[in-house]
Amino acid sequence: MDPILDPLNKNQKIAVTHESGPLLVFAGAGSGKTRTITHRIAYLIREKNIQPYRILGVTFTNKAAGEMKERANKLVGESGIQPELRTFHSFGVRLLSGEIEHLDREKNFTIYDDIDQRVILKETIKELMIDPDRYNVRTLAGQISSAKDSLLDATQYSQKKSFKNSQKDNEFVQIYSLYEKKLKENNAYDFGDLLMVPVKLLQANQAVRKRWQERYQHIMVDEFQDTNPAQFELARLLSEKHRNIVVVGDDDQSIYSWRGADISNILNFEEYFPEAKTVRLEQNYRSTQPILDLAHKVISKNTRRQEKQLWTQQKTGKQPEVYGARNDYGEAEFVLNTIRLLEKMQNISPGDCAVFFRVNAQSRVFEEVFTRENMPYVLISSVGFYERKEIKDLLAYLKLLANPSDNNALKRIINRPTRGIGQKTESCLFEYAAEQEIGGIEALAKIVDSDLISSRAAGALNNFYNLYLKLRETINQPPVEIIETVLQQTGYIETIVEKEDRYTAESRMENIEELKRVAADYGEESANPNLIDFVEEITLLTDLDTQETEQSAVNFMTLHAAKGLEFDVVFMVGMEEGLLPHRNSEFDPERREEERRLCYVGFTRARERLYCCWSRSRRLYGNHQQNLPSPFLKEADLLGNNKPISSTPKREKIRSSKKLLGGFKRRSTRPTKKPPKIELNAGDRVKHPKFGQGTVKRVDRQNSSPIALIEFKKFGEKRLAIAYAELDKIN
DNA sequence: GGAGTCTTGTTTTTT
DNA sequence: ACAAGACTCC
Repeated sequence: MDPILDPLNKNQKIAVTHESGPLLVFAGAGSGKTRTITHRIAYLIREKNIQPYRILGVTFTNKAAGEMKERANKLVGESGIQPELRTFHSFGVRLLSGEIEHLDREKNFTIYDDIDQRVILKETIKELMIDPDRYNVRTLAGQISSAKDSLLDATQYSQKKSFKNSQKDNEFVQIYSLYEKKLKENNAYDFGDLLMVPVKLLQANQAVRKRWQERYQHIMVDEFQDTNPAQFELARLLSEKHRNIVVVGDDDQSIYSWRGADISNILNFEEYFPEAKTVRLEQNYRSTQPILDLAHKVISKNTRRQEKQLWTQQKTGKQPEVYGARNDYGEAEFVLNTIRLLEKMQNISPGDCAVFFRVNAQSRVFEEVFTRENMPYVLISSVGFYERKEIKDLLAYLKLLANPSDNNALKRIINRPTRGIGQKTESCLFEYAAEQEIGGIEALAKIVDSDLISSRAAGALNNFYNLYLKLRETINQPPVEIIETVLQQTGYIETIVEKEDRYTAESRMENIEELKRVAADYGEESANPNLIDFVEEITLLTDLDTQETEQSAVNFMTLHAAKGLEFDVVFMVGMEEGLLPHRNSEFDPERREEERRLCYVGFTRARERLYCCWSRSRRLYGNHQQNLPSPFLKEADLLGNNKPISSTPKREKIRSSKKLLGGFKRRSTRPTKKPPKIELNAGDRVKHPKFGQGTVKRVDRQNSSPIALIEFKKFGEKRLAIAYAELDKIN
């Protein structure tokens, strides 16, 4: 019995044992893609005696990289040296720090995320005295990222895009180059740089190129259909010497073109690697045949694809169903009722069910309905944790400690929590730094002794400088402890409690706890825990990497977030013309095909049951819309000719269930402002965050939102809306 | 520095 | 509809 080869089917085996040269693996949904990659790694190490560190596997997410590591380890056994399994970006970081001597950065460079990028761009525009109204910072940031993803410099990019008027072209080049200069001054790279700079370096420097090309005898790229030009070029350059590159992907699941991914990379792979062999993995181990058939009906309408057809041994199964709802609430209620029914009749747990949206905004109604009906759910979302204010603040402290040149971090926290360093003082400091051509921290040390600022400002700055020095002393401690010290020394928590309302404060504190937990985990897992690595790791981490689906809660997510996951029961909701396919793809056939792929990704997540829902009317972004069913439903033969639109199960009146399934959890929340309702009556004693203790004199319920007249000990009588005031009952 | 008001932009967001 | 940011005023 061979644990590496025996569990594989014929084509998987071909891919795993492929000797040398480029190989393109078309791995359909659920065809055992990860298994193939990990078994190949194990095969190379065990059978071909390849040194693990000479194998490079690149993925897109930390989650995927982690999963591969784990599964490969199981097969090979945890020997000391591991194969290199990384995300593209973390590989980029590794290469950059290894070759830092060839670059104009210090080894402890900071990585700027999208938000940092926007902050820098705002500054840039201001400095160039360009009217900010002429640019949307988001768009601009997107353009710069997209230029970097395509390995184009400012001029090339603006020519290609042809902004039509040369003034804008000029300005764009100006903005771009000042932005680049600022990154350098801050000793920082942005996400785009993590791919582009390694490519440029490999192209320009023969010795470096040789070193890295020599190193990797075998390279594997996961989700190849989503590579952008920079990623493609990086993979190509690295594999140039040994030419052992195996790319695995599925053109039908290419859904990130708007992020620069180029489906041609996989479709035209043989053009770039003429000697490439191709293998197709078409046996599916996930879904039933009816689901696969449905998915195929839809995806086969695409023109830009490689024909392949998934099949499974699971020939029988439930037919997918459609439900046309009257409105968005009806849609959510249908989903909820169906889940209840499945739970009761089929013993299916809500945790095995998932609801997929096209846009995040769709989740709202579902959250409302599920909360009201006590059905537990988790919103799996990718925006959140690392973008939250308190997390960004704490990270800024860490970034500054790791890289004192990071003025961006310094600006963020210099007066947070507030410590009397106002705008005036701040700009004074940074103007001085610019004049002297020194970093912000250095300027800080010097300006206190100059006569450029008032004594009060100098005092405040001096205090901050001392704080900084004190924190500096901790930089060799484990990151958790650094965070702890930062919290203590800055009084961060106290400020939150004092300044924010109770619910926001609570949520912020939970987030801080979560960050500490991440730091503690890092401390335990890393061989050599240190601040710089921790900051790097955490900037490259996203919510999607850490969030887990939940046992007893229905999973809500966008179709993009669903890629790579699978569920027993899938609800595709909002299957309407204009939503899926999204209206922005209306006149663009290529984008329309991507919408179809998105639909395909959704369908193929389902193991056993698939429900497609649409709604004749819905409210989105504040206006009512009337909708037609998605053309994809027609393509799937799910719309009968003139049959009534609704199908089983019948819509039933929602009964409030007594059973509380462990309460509902909403994990990916921003701090919520809405307090839970409390009941107040005359005579109750209450506490208010600002006004302190008081007694309720009377309650006026004539309004839609009841008003309480409260006599506060220190502030006298106040009329407060119960629903909005942060009131706590006390005894 | 904070509170209140106005403006803007809402597809998806692997890093 | 609704939230985040910018802007304004004390």
